[in-house]
Amino acid sequence: METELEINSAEFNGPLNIPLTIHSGQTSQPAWKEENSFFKELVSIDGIPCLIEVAHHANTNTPVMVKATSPGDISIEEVIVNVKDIFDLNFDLNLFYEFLMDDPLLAPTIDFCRGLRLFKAHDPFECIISSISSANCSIIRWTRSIQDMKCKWGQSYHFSSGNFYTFPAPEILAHVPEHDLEEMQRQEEELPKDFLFQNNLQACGVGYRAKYIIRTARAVQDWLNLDELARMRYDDAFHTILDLPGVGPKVADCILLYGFGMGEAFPVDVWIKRIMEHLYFPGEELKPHEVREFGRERYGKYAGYVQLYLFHYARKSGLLESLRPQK
DNA sequence: TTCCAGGTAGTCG
DNA sequence: CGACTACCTGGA
Repeated sequence: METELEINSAEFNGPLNIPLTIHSGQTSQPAWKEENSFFKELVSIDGIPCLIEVAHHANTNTPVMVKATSPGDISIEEVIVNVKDIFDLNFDLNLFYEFLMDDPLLAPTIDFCRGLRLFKAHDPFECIISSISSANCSIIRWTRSIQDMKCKWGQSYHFSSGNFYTFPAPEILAHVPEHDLEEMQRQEEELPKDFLFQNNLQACGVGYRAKYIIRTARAVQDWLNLDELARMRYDDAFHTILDLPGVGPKVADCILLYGFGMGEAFPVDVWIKRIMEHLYFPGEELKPHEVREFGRERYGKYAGYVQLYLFHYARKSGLLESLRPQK
């Protein structure tokens, strides 16, 4: 199956900036591969692999161009539903901007972020592992780790624009060696002294998070049903996934926001904490959980989008740099 | 070369 | 509960 289609701008509400969305560092997944103005990724639709390619002129009324290629049969409607979901096209950005305009502290974010949307996970399990890998870690580092896991243990599919990999299923990651030593101990025969062990999680650069990733994969096999999680109320879902190793409040909110589209989530990292203190509590210091409660109370169902907009605004406006503690 | 960023888990009060 | 620190790795 190979098809090309368009999503007309009348079919989604408000502006759209796909490159900005893809490169904004959301922990749903690494940035998609970019090649002659198309962004490409292999997604699974009803279990069938499908290469999706999208292109769009930012914040114009031109349609989103979509190409889909699959060894199986996938309907145009299914492709459209998936693209709309991943780029959150059903979310009414104009309405959100009206909300931002009502708060003088938030209104300035609009000009820096026009068309920025949630970049939602096409694979919720990948989002869980991405979010765990992102804790205490730079964007470059965790995205590289996720790519490594896909190359080592994902299923490979060849397309004219290259090889693409699925993210490995929980059953696979649950049984991967944690580090060099464990990989070595599993070897049957003698190996040369200079043999490089690379088929283990720590070789992906995840450091001490390797054991969290393996134990989380086992939890998803054993007791955490992701379909049930998706149907839970936000608060129940939050407390449920706090039981996953490597998942604290910040990572839990990233998972629920980017992986499951729960807009009430308000992930508080050190930067959002500094930004919120600067804007709403100048001269004061708050606990991270106080910032989270304040954000959820004040922004409600828009909390996740506000977090996204505040962070990007602060980065682009130079506010972030000015909030960096100097020694 | 050392130093440091950055959330969570674990420990101690 | 709150406060404090170790944890890996890559980049400055």
